[in-house]
Amino acid sequence: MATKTLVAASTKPLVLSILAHGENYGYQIIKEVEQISEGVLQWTDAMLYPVLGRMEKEGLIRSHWVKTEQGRRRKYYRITLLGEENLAQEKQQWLKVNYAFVRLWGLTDTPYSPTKA
Amino acid sequence: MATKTLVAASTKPLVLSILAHGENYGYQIIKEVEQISEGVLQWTDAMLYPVLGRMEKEGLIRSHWVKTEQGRRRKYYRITLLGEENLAQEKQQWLKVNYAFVRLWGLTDTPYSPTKA
DNA sequence: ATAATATACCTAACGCAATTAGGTATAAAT
DNA sequence: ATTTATACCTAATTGCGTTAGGTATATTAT
Repeated sequence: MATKTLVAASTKPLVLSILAHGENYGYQIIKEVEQISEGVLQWTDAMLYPVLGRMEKEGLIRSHWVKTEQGRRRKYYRITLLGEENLAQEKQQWLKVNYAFVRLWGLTDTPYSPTKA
Repeated sequence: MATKTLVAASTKPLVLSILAHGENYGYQIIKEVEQISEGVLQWTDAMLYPVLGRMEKEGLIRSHWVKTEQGRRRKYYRITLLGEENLAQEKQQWLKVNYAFVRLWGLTDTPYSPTKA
């Protein structure tokens, strides 16, 4: 299981990234995330639904209700233009922070060495 | 500038990673982070000092005061064995979440495609 | 000389978001 | 007939960054 803060940092960009591949609904998004993270991220619905609500309020995603043939109701979300812009920004930030770690962990050809005082 | 949540997620592992390269003190750690993140992460001292205090309380780092020749006092921190273990865990988690993004963003040879309902 | 900036540490109140712990409702499986 | 899976929602608690202060010394600029 990932730390609380890592969960918090990855939630929004993960949702946006998944919805960038096509519309989807909350319950399914949770499963996609568990699968794609290989079990590291196990979201609860109580965590995700408020997130989706906030993101819709921010205009990053839009929702519409769908009634399936089995009689279930699903709230499908799709990414908006604003959401795509937001994703691009979050992606850049993540990659830069990741690059910092990569250098700190010696996984690059330009590794980190402490500044001399 | 990075988002609040991304800052929160990266703070502890960054501190541990830097101290894994040798002991250091708060004010300098802030500068190391700014440099290594290429300006993306601009920590404030009011953010870092409580973090260092908590991490020491958790036993991840140890501190000792040093008086420099210039007459300044510095609180140097070094990583503990527990801190090294913690870093190894955080590192694994980060890499797994990062790999999820890498796949979602198509930066791999085993990319993500949504589950068919 | 004096003012401003850099160094170096600390604390307190506020806001935001995950966690925990509930709840409702229907369909499928045991 | 009961349990599990599907599918959504809300409220109280907790943790942590942010904002806004504070103290003290050394260096640089005016």
